[in-house]
Amino acid sequence: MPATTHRTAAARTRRPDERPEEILEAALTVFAERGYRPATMEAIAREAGITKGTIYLYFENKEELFVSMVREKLRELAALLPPVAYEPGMDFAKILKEAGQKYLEVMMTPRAAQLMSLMIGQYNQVPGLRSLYLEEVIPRGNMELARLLELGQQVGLVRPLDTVIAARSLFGMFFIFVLTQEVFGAKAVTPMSPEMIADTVASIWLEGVLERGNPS
Amino acid sequence: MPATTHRTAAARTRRPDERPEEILEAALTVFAERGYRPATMEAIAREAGITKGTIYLYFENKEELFVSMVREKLRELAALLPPVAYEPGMDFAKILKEAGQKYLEVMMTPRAAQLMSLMIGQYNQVPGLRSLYLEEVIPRGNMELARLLELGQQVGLVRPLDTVIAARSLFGMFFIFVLTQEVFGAKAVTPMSPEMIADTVASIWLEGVLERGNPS
Amino acid sequence: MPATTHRTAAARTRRPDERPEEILEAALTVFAERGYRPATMEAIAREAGITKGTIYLYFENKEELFVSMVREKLRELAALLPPVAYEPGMDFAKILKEAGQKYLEVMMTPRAAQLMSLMIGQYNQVPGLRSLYLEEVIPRGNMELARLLELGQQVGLVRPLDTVIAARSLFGMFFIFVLTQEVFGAKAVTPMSPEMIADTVASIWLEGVLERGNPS
Amino acid sequence: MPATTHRTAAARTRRPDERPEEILEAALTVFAERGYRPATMEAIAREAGITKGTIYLYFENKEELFVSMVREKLRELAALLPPVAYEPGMDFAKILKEAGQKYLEVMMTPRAAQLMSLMIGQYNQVPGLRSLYLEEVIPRGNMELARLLELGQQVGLVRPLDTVIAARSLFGMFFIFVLTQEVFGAKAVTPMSPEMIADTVASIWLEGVLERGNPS
DNA sequence: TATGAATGAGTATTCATTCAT
DNA sequence: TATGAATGAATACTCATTCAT
Repeated sequence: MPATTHRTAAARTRRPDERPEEILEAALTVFAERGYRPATMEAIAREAGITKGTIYLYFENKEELFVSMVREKLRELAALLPPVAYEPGMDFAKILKEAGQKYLEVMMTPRAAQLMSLMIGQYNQVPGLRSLYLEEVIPRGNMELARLLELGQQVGLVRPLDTVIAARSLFGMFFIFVLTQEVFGAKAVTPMSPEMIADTVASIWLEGVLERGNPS
Repeated sequence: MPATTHRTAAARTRRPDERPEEILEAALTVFAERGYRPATMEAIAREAGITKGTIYLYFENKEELFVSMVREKLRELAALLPPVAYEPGMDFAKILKEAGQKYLEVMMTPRAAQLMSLMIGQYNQVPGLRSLYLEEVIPRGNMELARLLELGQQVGLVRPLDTVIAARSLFGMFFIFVLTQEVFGAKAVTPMSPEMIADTVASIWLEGVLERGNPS
Repeated sequence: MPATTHRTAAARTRRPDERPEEILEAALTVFAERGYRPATMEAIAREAGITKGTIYLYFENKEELFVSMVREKLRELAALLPPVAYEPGMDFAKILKEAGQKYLEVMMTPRAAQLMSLMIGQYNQVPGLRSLYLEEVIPRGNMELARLLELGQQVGLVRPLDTVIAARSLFGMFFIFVLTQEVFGAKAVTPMSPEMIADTVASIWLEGVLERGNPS
Repeated sequence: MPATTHRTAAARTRRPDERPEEILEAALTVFAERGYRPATMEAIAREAGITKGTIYLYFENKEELFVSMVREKLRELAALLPPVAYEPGMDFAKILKEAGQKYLEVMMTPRAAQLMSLMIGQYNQVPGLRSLYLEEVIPRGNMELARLLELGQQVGLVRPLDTVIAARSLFGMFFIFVLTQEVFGAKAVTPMSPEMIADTVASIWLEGVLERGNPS
C-alpha cells in the first residue's frame, strides 16, 4: 500500500481545449524524429510540455495517438492545397503547373515528407491507416484528376488512355521527388528547385497526355 | 550398451555455406510481415529453422542483419532486371515499354513491395540504408536513364529538359503503382494489370519527352 | 441577459450528510466485484454518482476508505444479528438453532461473503483490519458464546471442555459454509439450504457439547 | 536502435530442471508477504536468485505463476497428510483425533495459512483457482470423509444426518483455527496448542455425530 | 558451429493523489 | 463542496544480446 507523495508541479496548467492539438503536434515531431516504435510516450509528452499520463486523457493509446496525428496532419496539409478547378477555355497547362508547384511547395518540406515516410512504414502494421488512405487520400488526390481527364477526353483535348493510371502517374512523378529529395535526403546530393521540378514534370505529363494536334 | 542411438541424419546435415542466405531470406519474410521493430530475432531464427544464438554467428546484430538483408534482396531484384541497352536505330518506345513491363513484373510483387516499404520506413532510423540507396539505387536506376536521355537530346530526339528530373519522373510513375497497389493494397480496390500500367505510363512519358516532330 | 439558465434542480440537490454512507456503499460494491487493488477510486466514484476528487473530501485515501467500509459494513451486519440471550429454563437447543439460522441468513449472502473474502485477503496488508478483527469480531462473536458455555458447565449442562475452542468451533462450522457456498461458489455444485445447514450444524455441535445425561 | 551492453553476470548458472520449483517457492514467499498485486515479478525473481526475464521462460505471466504456485503448494501440503483409512473394528475416535492433529500440524503453519489466505483473497479474481478448488480440494478433503460417515450410518454407528454437511463442518472447525490463529494472528492473543484444539474439536464433532448408544 | 538459458534495459499503461477552479 | 485535468511513481512484460555448454 504505497503512499506516494507528489511534488507541487509549478506548471499544472489546465488547457483542455488546446491539449489535443498540442499533443498531436508534439507527436508528429517525435514520431518523425525517431519512427513509430522508438518514439516514446514520455518523449512526446515532454515535447508537448506535459507528462505522460496526460496524453492518456486524450488518446486511448499510442496507436490511436499515431493514427489521430496522421489524420489531423493530412487534413492540415490538404487544407493548404487549393482545389484544382477547371473550366472550358482555361489554360490547362498553366493550371497544372501551378497546381504542381503548390503541391511540391507543401509536400517537399521535411514535415510533410516525414509524415509520408511514417505512413508508408507503418501502413501494414497499424490498421487505422488503411482506411485513412483509402478513404481520404485516394478519392481526393486521385479521382478528381481522373475525372478532369475524362472531361478532357470528351472534348478531344486528351488522348484516349486510362485516366486513372494517367492521374496516378502524375501523382507518382511528384511523389518520387518528395520521397527522394526529402525522405532519402537526396537533395543534399542532387539539389533541384521545386519550381524546376514542377515545370519539368508538368510539361512531360501534359505533352504525354494531350492530343497531338492540340498545342498545350 | 551396444546399440548406439543416433539422431536422424537429416538433423545433423549442416550447410554452413548456405546459412547466411537462409537467414536473410527468413529475415525478409519476418521483417516484411511485422515491420522492423516488431520482428524478433526469435521469429527470424524460427523461420530459418535455427535458433536465435546462431544468427549472431553470422550477423553482428539486428540492424546489421536488416541492412544486409536489404542489400542482398535489392541485388537479387536488380539482377532480375535486364540492362536497358540502346543503340541508334532501335525502337526507343518499344524498349521503354518492355523495360517498364519487366520492372513492374519484378517490383509489383508483395515481396518487392514490402522491401520498399521497409526501406522507406526505416530509412532515417538505420544509418546503413542511406549509403545503400545513394550508392546502389540512384546510380543504377536513375543515372543510366538520364544519360540515355542526354544522348537522345544530342541527336534531337528528346526535348530539351532536365534529364535527371525526367528520368526520375519515369521511375516515380512506376513506383507509385508499386506503392499503392502492393503496399497500400489498392489493387483490391482499383485492380490494374501490370501490362496496362506499363503501356500507359511508357506512352505518356515518351510522348512527353520526345521532340514533337518525331513520332514515337 | 435576462434569462438565467439553471442546471436541473435535481443536480444541485446535495445531501452532504449521506455522502460518506453512499461512498461506503459504492466502495463495497466495487471492492467486492474486483478486489482491493483492481478496484479504482474512479470506479467507486462513478458507482456513487460522484467524481474521484470528492471521495478525498471524506476519506484520507484508498486504504482508509477500505477500512472504513469494512468497519461500517461489519457493524451493519452485526446489527442484523439479534443478541443471543440465555436464561436458565430456556431451551438451549432451540436458541442455538435459531441463532444459527439467523446467522446463516445474514452471512450466506453474496455481499456478506464478499466482505469476508475481502477482509481475509487484505488482512495482512492493511493494518487497520487487524484491530477491527481483534476488537470487534472476536469479542462479540466468540467470547459471548464462550461465556455462555461456561455458565452451562457450572450447572452441569455442558461437558468439561475448553469453552473458547468450543465456541470458535461452532463459528467455524458456520463459516466454512459461508466461505464454500458463497465465496467459492460451491452452492452451484452442492446446493444446500441454509435451514438444513443450520439444523445439522447446530445438532452436531449441541450433541457434542452437552453432557451425556442431559437430553438436548 | 539501442545497443545495450550487458555486464557479465557472475552467477549465470543454468539449472533448467530446478528453476520452476525454485521460482514457485520464491513466489509463495513473496506473494504471502505482500499479497498478489503488490508482489512484483522483480521481487519474486530476486527472492529466487534470478532475474525477471527468467521467470517468463517458465511461466506465461504473473497469474499463471500464481495459480501454478497454489496448485503445487496445495499438492505438497496434501502429500504431507496421511490418508485416513478406516476399517471395521478400528477406534474411530482415535483415528479422527490423530488425523485432526496431523491436519492442524500441517495447516497451522504460517506458510500453509498464508496460502489459504491468498487463495481466498484471489479466488474470485483469478479464474484458475476455481477449478483448483472444485477439482482438487473438495473431492479429496470433503467427499472422502462424507463417504466414511455414510459407512458409519449403514452400521448404525453414526446418527442419521446429512453426511456432506457433517463432513464439511469438521473441516470448518479445524479451518477456523488455522484462519484465526495463523492468518489473523489471534494466536498472539489467545494462544492454543494444536493438540488441545485437535482433541477438543474431534471430541465435540464425534460426540455430535455418533449414535447415542455407542460410546465414542 | 549451434544451442537455449539467462540477462536486464526499455516502455506502454494504470491509477492514487493533488489542486486550481 | 465538488470537479476533473494533471501528475508521475510503479510494474508487467518484451526481446536483443550474451555465453556456458
